[in-house]
Amino acid sequence: MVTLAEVAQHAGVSASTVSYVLSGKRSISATTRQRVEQSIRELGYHPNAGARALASSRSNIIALMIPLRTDMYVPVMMEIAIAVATTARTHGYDVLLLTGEEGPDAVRRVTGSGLADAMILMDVQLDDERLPLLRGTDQPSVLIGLPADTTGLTCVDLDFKATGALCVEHLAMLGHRDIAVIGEAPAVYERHTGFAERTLDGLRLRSQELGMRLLHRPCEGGYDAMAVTLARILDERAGTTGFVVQNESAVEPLLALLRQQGRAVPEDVSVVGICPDQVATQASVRLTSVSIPAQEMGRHAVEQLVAKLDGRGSDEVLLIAPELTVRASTGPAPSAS
Amino acid sequence: MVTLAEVAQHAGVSASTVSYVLSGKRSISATTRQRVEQSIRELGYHPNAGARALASSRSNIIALMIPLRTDMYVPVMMEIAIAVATTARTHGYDVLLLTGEEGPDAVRRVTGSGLADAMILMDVQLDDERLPLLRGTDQPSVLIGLPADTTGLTCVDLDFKATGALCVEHLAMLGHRDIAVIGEAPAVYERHTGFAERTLDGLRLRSQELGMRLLHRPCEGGYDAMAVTLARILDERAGTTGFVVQNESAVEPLLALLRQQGRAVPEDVSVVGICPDQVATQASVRLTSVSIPAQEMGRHAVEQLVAKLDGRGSDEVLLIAPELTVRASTGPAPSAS
DNA sequence: AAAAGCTGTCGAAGCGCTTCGACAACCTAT
DNA sequence: ATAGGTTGTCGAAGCGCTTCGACAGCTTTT
Repeated sequence: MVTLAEVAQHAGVSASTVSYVLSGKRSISATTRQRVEQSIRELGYHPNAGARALASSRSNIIALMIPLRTDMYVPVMMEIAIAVATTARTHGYDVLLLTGEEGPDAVRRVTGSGLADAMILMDVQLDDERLPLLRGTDQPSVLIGLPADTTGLTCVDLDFKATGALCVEHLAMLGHRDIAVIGEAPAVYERHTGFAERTLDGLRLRSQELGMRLLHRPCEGGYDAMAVTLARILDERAGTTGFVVQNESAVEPLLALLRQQGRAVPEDVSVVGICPDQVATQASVRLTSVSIPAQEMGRHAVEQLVAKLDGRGSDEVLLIAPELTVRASTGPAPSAS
Repeated sequence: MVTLAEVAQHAGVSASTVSYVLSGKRSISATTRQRVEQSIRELGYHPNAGARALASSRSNIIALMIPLRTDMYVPVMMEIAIAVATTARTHGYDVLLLTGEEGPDAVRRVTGSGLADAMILMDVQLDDERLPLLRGTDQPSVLIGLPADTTGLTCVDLDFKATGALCVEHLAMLGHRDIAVIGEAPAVYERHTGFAERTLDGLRLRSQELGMRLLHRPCEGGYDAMAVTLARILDERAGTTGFVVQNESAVEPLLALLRQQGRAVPEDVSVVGICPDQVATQASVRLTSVSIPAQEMGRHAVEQLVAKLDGRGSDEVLLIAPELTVRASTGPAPSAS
């Protein structure tokens, strides 16, 4: 294994000079720099991460806590994780993958051991038990998702309340009056996941403002669960002509069931999705949808974190404005045509 | 920040004693141990990861390289990643998440810097450019997936050849003679991804042995692509009664299209999936399938790696035997009924 | 021409831990 | 009782790097 000292010797300079060439923290003459860089290349030198971390108290690692459960939005999680990893690399950081399994202990462990310089938390509950720890440490962190109380925290998320409102507005504009929301699995609401509740808030508020009738039903996803849910919705409100779906794995089943029942999309009923673009475009009817900007969220989270680590940046809540893309699944309400 | 020395002082012992209590590498009297553990708890001590790595040349980190692209099997990747992370934790390791982006350089970087003690590579190509590097280092590694030449490597994967054979056998047993395979996206075959080609080998070989006719068509997935692919298959072999699908995002479209064309599943045609159980059970027809044992693969990979790091373990190829679960999408061939 | 300021380099200290050899203190066998 | 083991603890060295202060050799200002 090649060390700093060996590079220094090879280049005929002191170890500290090599270090300064590497970090750029002091000016180095062009000739020396070149000689050192040459030696580094020739010897195939890689700085030792542990030694570096010890001496500088900086690990250059960002911890990413992803949810353990895979009951929702797996592709979105993955996309965020990948965006985090690649963005982090462009800033010279690596990413440590933590699962929610350890819970708050993981935060303690990582903070205490200096394993990571900062952390990103996904799948934040409205009243997340990890939050007090984050507030109590000076280690920078960013949440992807929004807890109930954001004081002293930095958060990045899609503006789900506006998303809900946007979906309602789109359907309202098309003349729909009776709307049903196919939500996430009941468990998601039970554990008070922010995005689900905020979406619902937005949906409810805006539909009330616009004088529409809204029915919300959680749904496990999958064909069978969707069949039950749909039957109950139509039983209760036969005149429902607009659907908002916030559950990837309910999209295709819903479309299939509607087709099967002879309800044409978008002629008889309109469907708006809240899902990644990939799901929307690969569905059997190209879905009008508000996309989940997974990449953007991951990228922003890292950039916020890097800014904090550099002493810039501050505690802010960044809500990404939703964008609704009209595709083939929404059209004028039958009564309005 | 609490250090080893502070704990030692608090407990009235030397630093090395505390270290030995922590590592268990030398015997310590019960009373001393208790005193030290008490101090550790009282002071809230966490060993510094960098210092530990430097002194012991062990980072207790396993690097996991996941593919950058998200054109296939995202949930499977995620499930593997989570299984790797949780299993690693039970053995005292953390997981560093690398994307394929950096390519071979990532291997060099991690190996050279001592950032990780070992690595797990996913999405291995038959002739992967990272393999020479792995062979040339003494850092343990495990591949999830199978390259063309496995000498000097440790691999874990589903036995996709047997999987292909198993699918064919199941359909053969039911009397099907004309089979079509809906494969992964063309790009997957073009970059010679092992599992896709091996599945195909298994399918071809066994169908030939059983005197069946096999048609293989790559498919991008999604409704539109599937529609085109299906039309071409039925055009070429109108008598096709059995389908094998190895593309998650083609499953539901295929079922929808068949239904639409008045072909009943499983009465007229049978469909076998090669996909995670979740996909199989959530489809509109509960799918007979060979499941992808994502968790098992991740777990095995870590356990192999830990064994190697402990000086046990060896270079082996572990092929997990496929298991076919019969559900509602396969039945006797029409002509055979 | 002396004082003051840059620039580029070096030496040394030290980050917090592991680990090796040393060695008291005690316990067995002869 | 003495040699030979054990057991439990300690001190010190050192892992490879960063960083601070020092300073030689210049250049600029007075």
